[in-house]
Amino acid sequence: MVGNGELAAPPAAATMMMILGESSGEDHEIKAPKKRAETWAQEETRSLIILRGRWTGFSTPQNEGPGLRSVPTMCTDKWRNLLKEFKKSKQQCRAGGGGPPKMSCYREMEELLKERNRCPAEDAKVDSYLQFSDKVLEDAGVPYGSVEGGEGHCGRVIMVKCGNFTRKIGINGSAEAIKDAIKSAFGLRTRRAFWLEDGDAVVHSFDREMPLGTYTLHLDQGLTIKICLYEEAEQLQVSTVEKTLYTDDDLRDLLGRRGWAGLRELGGFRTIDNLDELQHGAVYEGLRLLGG
DNA sequence: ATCCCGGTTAAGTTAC
DNA sequence: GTAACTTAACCGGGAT
Repeated sequence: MVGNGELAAPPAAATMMMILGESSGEDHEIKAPKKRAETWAQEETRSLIILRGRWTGFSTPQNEGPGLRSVPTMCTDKWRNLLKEFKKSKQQCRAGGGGPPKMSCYREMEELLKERNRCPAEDAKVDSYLQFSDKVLEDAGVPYGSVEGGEGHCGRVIMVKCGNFTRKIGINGSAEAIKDAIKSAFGLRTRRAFWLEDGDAVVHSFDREMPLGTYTLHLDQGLTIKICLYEEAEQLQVSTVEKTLYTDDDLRDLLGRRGWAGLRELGGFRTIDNLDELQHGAVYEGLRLLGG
């Protein structure tokens, strides 16, 4: 479920919890050969930048034993390497590199560093293991004490509650960036929709101008239907499965996997191939593709 | 003792 | 096949 209170949605590469020296046979070498984890995908790196140091519960590496790297360690290392890369890119730019920085998440890093520079005290509270100093900012060429947008404080932050867990979410970016931050903070991996409601049950759009305060995160419960499965040759019903769908893509995935053109309500005639026409709790059967 | 940071090593990938 | 490049992982020195 969402928001287990621990590290939310570590990048896939980090999630591997890379086990060094893993082998099928007997191998009791003390020091396993260095084995790299998967390279972080750009999206994962972006998530890390967005999350920065919000995982306060993982301020110290855990679950590290011989041949084991913890997610915090991997994230910390990745963050350090990102800072190094950023500084290098910045220096190259200043040295007259000409073109745009080649670092993939250069803009995100720059914005984050600027934002943090505005709010060192706040960062110190939420950021217990992914730290960086003013020296980094200076070296990186980020003007100290610059304030954008006339907000005059540490950036706009809202509280988002989901179950027993609450996360601080910065809302200085675009609507997409705010959504990404919420997804990362609560580990939302699926495509299911979500929205924020304030104390008066008013649904708010994701907006940097949204009122500050505490919001409750609501997740789309999806549309649950029952599907009758038939034995191919005899057309005998063999089982009924329950499926929860959140988006038309989910429905298309289901149809594609089964080789169906659409769904038909039991006893009905209409072919359905989009989510809006499905009824919660209704029973459907799959319609095979012609020639399939 | 611990943390931070720059530098280095080496696994993995890409280009030729 | 291998040279060049990228980047995760590691190391060690300095600051506190």
